[in-house]
Amino acid sequence: MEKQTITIYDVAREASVSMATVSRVVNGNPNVKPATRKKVLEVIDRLDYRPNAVARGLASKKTTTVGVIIPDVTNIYFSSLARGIDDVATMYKYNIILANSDENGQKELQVLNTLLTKQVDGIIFMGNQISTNMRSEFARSKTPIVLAGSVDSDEEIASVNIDYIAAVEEAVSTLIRHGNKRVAFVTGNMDQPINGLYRLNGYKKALAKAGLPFDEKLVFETEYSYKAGEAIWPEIKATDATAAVVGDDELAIGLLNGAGDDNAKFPDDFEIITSNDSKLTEMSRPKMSSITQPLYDIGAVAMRLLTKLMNKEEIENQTILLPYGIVERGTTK
Amino acid sequence: MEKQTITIYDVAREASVSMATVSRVVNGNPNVKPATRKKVLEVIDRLDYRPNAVARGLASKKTTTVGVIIPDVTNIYFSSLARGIDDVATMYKYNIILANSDENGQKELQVLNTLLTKQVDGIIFMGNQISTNMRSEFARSKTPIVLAGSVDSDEEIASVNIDYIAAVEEAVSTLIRHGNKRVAFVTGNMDQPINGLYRLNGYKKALAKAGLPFDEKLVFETEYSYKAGEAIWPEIKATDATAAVVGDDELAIGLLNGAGDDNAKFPDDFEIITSNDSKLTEMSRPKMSSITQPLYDIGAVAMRLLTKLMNKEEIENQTILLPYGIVERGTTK
DNA sequence: AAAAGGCTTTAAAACGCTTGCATTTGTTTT
DNA sequence: AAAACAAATGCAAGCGTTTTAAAGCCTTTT
Repeated sequence: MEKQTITIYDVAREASVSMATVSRVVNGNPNVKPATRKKVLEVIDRLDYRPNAVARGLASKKTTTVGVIIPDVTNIYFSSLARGIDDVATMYKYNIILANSDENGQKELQVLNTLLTKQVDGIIFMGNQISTNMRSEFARSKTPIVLAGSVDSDEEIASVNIDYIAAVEEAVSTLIRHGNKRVAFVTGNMDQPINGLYRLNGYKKALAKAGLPFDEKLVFETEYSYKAGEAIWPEIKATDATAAVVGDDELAIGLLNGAGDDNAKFPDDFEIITSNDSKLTEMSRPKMSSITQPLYDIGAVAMRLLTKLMNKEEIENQTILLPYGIVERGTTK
Repeated sequence: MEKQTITIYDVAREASVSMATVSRVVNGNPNVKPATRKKVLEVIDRLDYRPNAVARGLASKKTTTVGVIIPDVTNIYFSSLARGIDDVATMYKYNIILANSDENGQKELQVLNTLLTKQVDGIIFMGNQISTNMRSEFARSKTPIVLAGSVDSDEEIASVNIDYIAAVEEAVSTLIRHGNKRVAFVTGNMDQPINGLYRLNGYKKALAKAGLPFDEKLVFETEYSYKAGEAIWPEIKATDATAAVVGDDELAIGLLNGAGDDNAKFPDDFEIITSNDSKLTEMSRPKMSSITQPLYDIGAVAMRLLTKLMNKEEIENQTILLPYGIVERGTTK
């Protein structure tokens, strides 16, 4: 009643060749006479042999699996990236170990360690706060890492993003051009560089360019969730803001619906531009105007970059910015 | 410039004990004198030793990773399950290899094979069409498998779901009770047992119970997507249906918005009950009435069940049905 | 104080594969 | 036909752990 697994040794015996030869044909090594290859292949087929990837990993020191640290799969922004990652991973014969971190430094560290323990060949990290702990772990391990849709303000780590500063600046400028003098900026944790540094800078730049004053009171920091969006509407309403740029789509829909349920009319009473152009933006009524970004591609390109890193290829530029845009739909005039 | 990894052997040498002893302390084996344990632990800490999970896997024939086959992470229904899966996997010290299949039999088979090759300890499968190929692979491999939110009409494979028949029956009955004589049934691929068998049966049962005739024309088969929902509204409108039960939330929102954009008023002109109660249902306006099901828990319970299977524990009932309900929100009277 | 046991600890054999090097076989040259 | 060289194949040493059987080391017993 044992596992009774078929090993490379069995194949070798049945085909009367050495393990090395079997290994070669399995790995597509060209140094095998066609006839032998055929013979071996037949035995493999007959015995239904499946190479053991674990043993392979131990011998070759390559696991062909990469770790993916994601804040929450349930968030459409991240899952869109994840899809891109998985697709190109598959394309390059890698598998993905997916681990949710909730952007919790503790969990991130924990997860990173077990990933390293599992000898992943590379890591894709999503999450906008890179603690010094993480940073030093990254540095210590020789495992290649790339950030996807996540910013490293030091630009030490390879990453793929859009130009958040420019994108937000353009979004805010659009709103200002529409006649809004008071534009709210609502996003997540401002301790995260993507918010407190990049997006906020874009916001300020647009204001400055239009000669408008920066007002602390128009900056709203909350969490990326639908509920948070609904909850923050009253606060925004209490100001004289007539428009908002929002850092997350779920948050934006929450805000939109919160306002709508409060009888605000879009885009006449209020305008919104959200940030991620996930499929949610087309599901709301009115549909949401948004900064567009190629979510799937960000994941895909990140993974592609990682393959190069794992392959020790020379990289020209490891801080990649993909193109963004602005689509105006129902929440802007 | 080499990898310069620290192995169990280094630790053993430094602590002047054997590898076996180090292995024991690492694995929490109680047969180690406290003094030795302490000594070893100190060395481990000093050398910053990290056990190599691959070598461990080879020696122990356990990888502490499970494979998760998912149609598409980007679909909120499945990602909700995935989150539940990952959380309890983590709880039990397992990692997840996540692979998208697009419910494509070819890819599923392919993925299943690489998962098996990687020696996963178990598999969670999401997908509603279990081809005979898959079924035989499942049977052949000794690797435990459980279906999450996916039905096996033969009940051969362990699974966790809700009672789709009863749920749909209740949903349709609710609509009938509201005065609808003509209720449309719109869902995905009818070749999938969950649709063509379970849900359809529930639909028919409700009709029969109310003495209403079953009309082929009120059954709409399409795909699970927002676009498909928008696209199918005209067809539904062309019938005399005044309500619909929909098999997927994205599809339902598409339908809702398609109808809304066509000036249909909910719930007066038309009623909808959707099936998954994902967070999308609260994002639409009006909010969608829905069958409720504990998505996260389905994943969580499936993973828990899998741990038992992997642990060779005796299972009382391997076809688990979790409770469902009906919430009436804005799309029903 | 020798015999019995119970803990600890060690030695070494797996685990299933890759890979550098040696060897054999086959093909050209001369 | 021998010498050279190239192509195929085989050998065997790892890869870093776990694990079983055996050996040591202490206490207890008697």
